[in-house]
Amino acid sequence: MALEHAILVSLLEQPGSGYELARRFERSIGYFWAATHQQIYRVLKRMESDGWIDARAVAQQARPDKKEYSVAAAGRDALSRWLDEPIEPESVRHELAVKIRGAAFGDPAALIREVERYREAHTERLTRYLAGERRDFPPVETAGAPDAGRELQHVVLRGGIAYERMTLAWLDDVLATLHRLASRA
Amino acid sequence: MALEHAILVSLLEQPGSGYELARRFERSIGYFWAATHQQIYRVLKRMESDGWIDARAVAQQARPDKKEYSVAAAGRDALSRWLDEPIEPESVRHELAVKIRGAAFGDPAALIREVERYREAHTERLTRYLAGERRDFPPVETAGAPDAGRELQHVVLRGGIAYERMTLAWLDDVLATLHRLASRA
DNA sequence: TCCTGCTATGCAACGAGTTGCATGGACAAG
DNA sequence: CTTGTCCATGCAACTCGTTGCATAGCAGGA
Repeated sequence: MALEHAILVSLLEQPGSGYELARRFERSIGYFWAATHQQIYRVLKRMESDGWIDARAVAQQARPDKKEYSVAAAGRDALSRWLDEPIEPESVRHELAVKIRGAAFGDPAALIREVERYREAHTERLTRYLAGERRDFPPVETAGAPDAGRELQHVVLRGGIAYERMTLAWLDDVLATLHRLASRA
Repeated sequence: MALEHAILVSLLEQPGSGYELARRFERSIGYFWAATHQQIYRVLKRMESDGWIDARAVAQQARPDKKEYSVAAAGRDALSRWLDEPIEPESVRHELAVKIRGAAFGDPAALIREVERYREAHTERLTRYLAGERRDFPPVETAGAPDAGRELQHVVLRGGIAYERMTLAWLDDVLATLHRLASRA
């Protein structure tokens, strides 16, 4: 239900085409709200016909034309209304936790390998986030006080970093537990 | 795609009816895999017709009959096969993060109130987790070494606790940032 | 006594998300 | 000169998840 609103935020931060939005969802926005290009194109179409956004055809050299979208007044209103709605608790969906509890009825050694792979993926993600932080949010002394939008982007990124660090620590706990159980058997 | 498998794990830990499963999903399992009773009943029906689970009618006094499900051999096989599949990265969906970035284009004061409400909900959840931990996982000295299934349940719960603690710390960061921006304006 | 809430199961309709496929030009590497 | 990757948009079919509603008996409190 919030994909529209995520798109509005992204377009307010910077107008762009469906394709560009899809790439942003792979990078920054997608870190906390995933979406494929299919979803994005479909929703953009609906948003345009609802008058939330305006499209503008942009010709380019050496690549296909694109439709650049920007937020219309009705879109800003819709976003404000949504921002005032209460936040409902996120519905979690953590496949690994299901698998861990399932390991009591399967092969724990196989799970250890999977958890290690998974851990590497999260290490990589943390590295990526930290690189993004260094790139986009330099220390105040060198860059001066950032504007509100950047501050908010930064605090969201800090959340991602905290999440990855917590996850890595937990995965170490999981691995230690699995090893303990394996050696006991 | 993993709801079936979450149900299999839960039924292996303890057979039960659709209704009972729905309540477990509100409590322990639901902490990392949410599901409503509608979903559960529908999937149970499919699983039964696929021969993954067996149903048994159970008459009760002073309440409606129920269908108690238990895992069949084919279900155990399906679970093993699924456990051996690689884990795909979770797709995140964090509404609050979208709203925080949206706050640059809306009313930050309203967001502060919302974040505070949200923070309380997480405090409550952490309290609930910790109470569950004290209840279900007493220290080894008093209870002796737990079996593998319980150890695995415990490490998953520790993950939930770590998640809530991390979230609370981050929400404090968010609130501090929002206050800083509000006082600056 | 009436109303609320719990146990227990389910249908129907809708909305959101996924997967597979299609098109087509530009450019770089082998 | 062919293969692969990037840009850019889109349809169709499908599965999954959500919301609203329905039934129905029993228990407990106002």
